[in-house]
Amino acid sequence: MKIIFFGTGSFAVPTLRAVASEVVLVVSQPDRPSGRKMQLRASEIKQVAIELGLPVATPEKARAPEFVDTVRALEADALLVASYGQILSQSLLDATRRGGINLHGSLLPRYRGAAPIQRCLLNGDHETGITLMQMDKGMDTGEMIAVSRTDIGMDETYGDLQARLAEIAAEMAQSWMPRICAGDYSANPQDGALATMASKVEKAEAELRWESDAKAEYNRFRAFTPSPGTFLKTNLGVLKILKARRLDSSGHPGDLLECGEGCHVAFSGGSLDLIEVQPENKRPMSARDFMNGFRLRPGASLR
RNA sequence: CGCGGGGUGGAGCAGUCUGGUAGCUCGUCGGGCUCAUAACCCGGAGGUCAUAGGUUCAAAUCCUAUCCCCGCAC
Repeated sequence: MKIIFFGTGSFAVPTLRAVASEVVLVVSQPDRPSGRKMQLRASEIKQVAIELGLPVATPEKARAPEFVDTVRALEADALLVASYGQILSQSLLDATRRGGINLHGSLLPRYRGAAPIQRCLLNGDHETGITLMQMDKGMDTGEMIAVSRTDIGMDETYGDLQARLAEIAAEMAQSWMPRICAGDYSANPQDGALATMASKVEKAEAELRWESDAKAEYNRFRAFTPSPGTFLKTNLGVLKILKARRLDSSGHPGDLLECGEGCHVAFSGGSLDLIEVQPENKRPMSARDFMNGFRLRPGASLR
């Protein structure tokens, strides 16, 4: 079995580790400047590939003819793709015996696109899963080979859920890739009428709003934690919310209801108990430290 | 050289502009009150004010350099 692995984000890491012994080349996004000093940084997958001693390619455009030739020359059985970040051209998909196999973080045809896990949390879904599919030239429109479902916990965040789905994806890859490479599998077309799109996340969407319903804002918190990280605009500056839970008290939106272990603040319909926060320019801290430092007392308004 | 904030008892902060006895909210320890408590009252311990130089009678505070942490943007 010869697999060419395409991946970039942490979602793909467990899968890469699971099939590493069959991987002849790891393809990832080029190093990009990022972080405070805009220094070049290798993708998580590239780092893991190096750790595992696997050859790595980071083409600027994977669909470039020269790169397609490189792939074809490897005479691999299949491309295994997870969280790669580039559209693969039909010519690239055709460059291996079984084409491109994708692990997608949703129950297709729902949540096609870039951010399926965040979108389903944002919508307050109770179930999701991984779909193993045969790629075609569309955006997550290929025929489905296998689906693995899982319930979403009430308090599960994007970080939690993604880690769990990543493990499920790894198990699916491990059990299905031998069959796929051998041609021993079937695929069923998606029902396009049921398709929805999960567009990528904008930073602005991660802002929690006082005037909104606490339940919806809690879903927002779960969907964008830990990345890109939810925040609240307060009269003390921008406050990142690292850990929170939902409560049902009511009050004037923005008012501090209670100073317990958490910083219990009112939203429009309900309330949230902020447990761990990070004020602007500060390091992460417990709500208790936050309230001590800013001398906050019940009745104060953060708005 | 992308923009910016910060390093003060164990924690989070004030004090720095306008040099002159180390402050606040907590935690911790001891004692008290209470049927009881994360509540309340009293008392104590704990800080070379990031580091190194400089100015000054005197530096947390002013000047210079270095190290470390963080927010935004990407």
